Amino acid sequence: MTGRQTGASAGRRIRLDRESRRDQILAAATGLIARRGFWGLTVREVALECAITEAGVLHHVGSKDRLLTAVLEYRDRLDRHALASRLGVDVAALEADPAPFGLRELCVATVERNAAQPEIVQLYAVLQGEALAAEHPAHDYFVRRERIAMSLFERAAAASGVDAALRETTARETMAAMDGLQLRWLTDRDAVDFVREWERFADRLFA
Amino acid sequence: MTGRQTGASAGRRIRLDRESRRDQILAAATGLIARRGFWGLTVREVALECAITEAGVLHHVGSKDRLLTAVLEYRDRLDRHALASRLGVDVAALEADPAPFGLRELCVATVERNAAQPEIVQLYAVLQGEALAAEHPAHDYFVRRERIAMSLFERAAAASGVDAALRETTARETMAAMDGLQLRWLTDRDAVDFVREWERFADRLFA
DNA sequence: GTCTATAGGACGATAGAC
DNA sequence: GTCTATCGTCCTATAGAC
Repeated sequence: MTGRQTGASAGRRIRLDRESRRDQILAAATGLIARRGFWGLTVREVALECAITEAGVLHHVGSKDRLLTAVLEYRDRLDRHALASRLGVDVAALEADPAPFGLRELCVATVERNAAQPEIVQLYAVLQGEALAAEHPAHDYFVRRERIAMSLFERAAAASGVDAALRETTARETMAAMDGLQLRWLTDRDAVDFVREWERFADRLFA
Repeated sequence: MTGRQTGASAGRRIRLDRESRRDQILAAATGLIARRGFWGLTVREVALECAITEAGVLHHVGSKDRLLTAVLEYRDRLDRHALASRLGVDVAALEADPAPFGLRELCVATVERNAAQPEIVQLYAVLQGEALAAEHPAHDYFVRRERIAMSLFERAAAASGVDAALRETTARETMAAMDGLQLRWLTDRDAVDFVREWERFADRLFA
């Protein structure tokens, strides 16, 4: 249960109950989008899971499109913190150049974080597919995300001593390997030990 | 224009106009699903592209669900032939054990075939994401497809002399690498030369 | 902040005429 | 084989009461 607090003592950084209902909506939407995609999502389903009406949901997020945006922003914030934490650095360090971590460290941190939250990984896998089309409301987000990830992996490659001319390819190949293995894992979670298989794969890649 | 033919001379192997309308519907659906996914697809859009009514579309394919099944079966048939042809073998050879082709050959054939048909690749990428959920009408299809592909790559690995204990992992890693790179390519087709990047990646993988 | 009510469409599917 | 007409349902979103 979220603690109650009156308006007087509430700074910008304190979560009130108003925010907690919103968070509940975002959490419900996260799970539903992971299973049905954005085109398959209905506001009604979100409302049902939160035990309020459709009008209630729309009051908090504005529209179905803005709900998607809110979910992605929310996850981004959490995931950046989780990644930085696993790397043992500050969040700001994720943008530093040169990166204070190598390619292998970055991969391990990413894989371990993802292995711990299959639902979120599936959310991104489903949306990444849907958002390939330019008309999708999350298309621009995923183009941006790709650029940011490439930059991150290129800087990590640099920190690992990868030759400048090979950094882009190396970053892309590394991301491809992780994403591809991830997809295999999502398809049959029991058959694939994601972390273990990644370790083998990494040994081959970084030999 | 498809040639016309009367019923009398029509064996099972000859396409009539009735079939060509169906093919037109499947072609339209293929493009639309590639862009919007199955949940985003509407029968109305298919009808518009074929310049007939919704009732007309449903007359040919039965229902929206069966339309998806028909599209996937249709593509499967074409793609197996395209792959076998590039490998210089008969379609039946794709199931042979041991495979009459190695892992590297299989990869090159697959990548070159896929590079030539981005729309189809995107169709599978979008559906693969959507179909992760068990309720999706193509879920079972993709589970089956994964098993068939694994078997194919494992047999090719065997033909390449990969140790029996490593074949499963090798197959999975290889498929992961191709799929992952493919996704990068689909996200920004101009920035990634799929065939070229794959060659570099393969050199690293098969070193 | 949550509700009821409802607008205003779009949806998949079927029946039956031609 | 394609049409028109229609059913019943679902959809997002808004207006306004409480």
